[in-house]
Amino acid sequence: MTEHLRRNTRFDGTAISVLGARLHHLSESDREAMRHLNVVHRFVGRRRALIAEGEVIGRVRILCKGWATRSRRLDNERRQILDFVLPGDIIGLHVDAAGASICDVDALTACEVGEVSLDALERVAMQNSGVAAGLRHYMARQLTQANDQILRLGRMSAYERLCSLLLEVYDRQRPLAMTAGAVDFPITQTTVADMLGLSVVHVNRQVMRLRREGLVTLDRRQLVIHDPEKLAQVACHRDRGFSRRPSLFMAAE
Amino acid sequence: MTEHLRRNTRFDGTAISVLGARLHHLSESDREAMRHLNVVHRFVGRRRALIAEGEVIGRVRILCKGWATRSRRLDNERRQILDFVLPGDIIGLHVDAAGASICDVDALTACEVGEVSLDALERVAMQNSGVAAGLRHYMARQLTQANDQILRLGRMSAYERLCSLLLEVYDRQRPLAMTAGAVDFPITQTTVADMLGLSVVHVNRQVMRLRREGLVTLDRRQLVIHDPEKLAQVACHRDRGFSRRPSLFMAAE
DNA sequence: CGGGATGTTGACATACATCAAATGGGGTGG
DNA sequence: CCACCCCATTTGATGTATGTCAACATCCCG
Repeated sequence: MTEHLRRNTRFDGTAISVLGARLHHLSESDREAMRHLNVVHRFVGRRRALIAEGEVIGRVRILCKGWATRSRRLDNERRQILDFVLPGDIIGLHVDAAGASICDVDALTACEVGEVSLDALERVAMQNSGVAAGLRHYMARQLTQANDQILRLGRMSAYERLCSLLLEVYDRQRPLAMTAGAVDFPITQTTVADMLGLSVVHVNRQVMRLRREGLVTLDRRQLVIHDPEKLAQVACHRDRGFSRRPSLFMAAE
Repeated sequence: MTEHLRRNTRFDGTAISVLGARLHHLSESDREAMRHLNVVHRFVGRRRALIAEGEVIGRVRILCKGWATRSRRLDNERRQILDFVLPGDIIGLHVDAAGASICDVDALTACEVGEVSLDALERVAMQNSGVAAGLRHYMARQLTQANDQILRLGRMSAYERLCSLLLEVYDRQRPLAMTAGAVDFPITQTTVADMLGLSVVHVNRQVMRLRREGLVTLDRRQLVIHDPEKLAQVACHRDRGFSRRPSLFMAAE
């Protein structure tokens, strides 16, 4: 099941190594403990549901391959995508007090997920402080992403929202990106509309504008951002997580 | 459910008991362990900052008394309130990888907070599974609230947003509410506007409409919702967290 | 008792939604 | 390989929810 021979387990595609690549600061013993988790891999076709709202979640899923969306419906006409789920992300943490999922998770492309018992994962976290810290930071990052989305929807124009979203998709893939500049973008404009709380038609107009201005190249597969700085400026992204400022000047107190 | 909570130390006002009332399923030994935490209480006046964006957070604050907002600014003109912070909420969990706050937290009223070392809290959580579970559930609840906010901003009309927000404020206080129907509402319409991504003027129009329809009574101090069911229906709040459906029918699989 | 925040209302401006229709592309089946 | 169809993209014309500006009323708080 596990191939010990690979030194860098990052890209072997099993759920645990994909997740391990996402959680930072794991010690070797943390990783070792996680490798003992029992994982069931499963494949799900494009447009199929990974999790439906209300479903009780006993096992979390780690996305190994493909993209998914987390979304909620207001009624049959209106749905809102909460965020995109990329490889390494954990599916099934957004639950209510009873353990039922508060949102739908749907495969945007064909997906491979690894299922892990939530209890087992929590036990590993209790015994390995690095895993616990990793999961806490992961949750914090999810909260940050949700906040970014709130900012987009609450106070940005359509054009700014699009810039901000493209930048997020770009930045989330940078640590993994192989080909210079180009990142995956298996996303239809309808999907973007549901993400940004806009109509498809209006999304298209903003996409056209970005193209006319030569800032991006994108289709249903790939996204290239030609001028990330300009985009960040439009979207008021002061901090893009890579060129982090020292932040020591502003100490607490 | 609300009854047995009332028996313990919930209302003595110290940070730990206020927090303990918020975290569910704590055993007596969990509570005992938390009582050993070193807490420094502090008072902050209305409109003062509790935490500024970028500030490195070594000690989390537990809000004991008063209300606060978590917000982010796009520029000097535009700010977006992410959520309201009520007594029992933890301030300082929304941090980046470097431990710096990603948002401002400002006192909406005079506030009392209890400061606890983040490290110490994490140590207690590592040794008391109930505390760890409580904090995990707390984080999950924060994520749910963020998702509600995303839904409001992304796909609801101004009127629906207001109904949804009032209902959230109402529901978050129900477990504590003393006076029948009335809950605290120390919130100006300008604040509501910054929360809902609307202009003050437009918020006022929607408030006026709700009043005309006899659905609510509200001023800068109190909120009374006369017909919660109607409001929930308008805001498409299918699940308000109290009359939870069994949710066993929809098992995983 | 004043003065700066807050609330309220009307007139007008605009960003975005909606409707409609043409174009294009990628599977699928013949 | 073509024909077909469905889904996605693109563009224009028009409608509407919400923003902006302005004026006044009201409430706090010092």
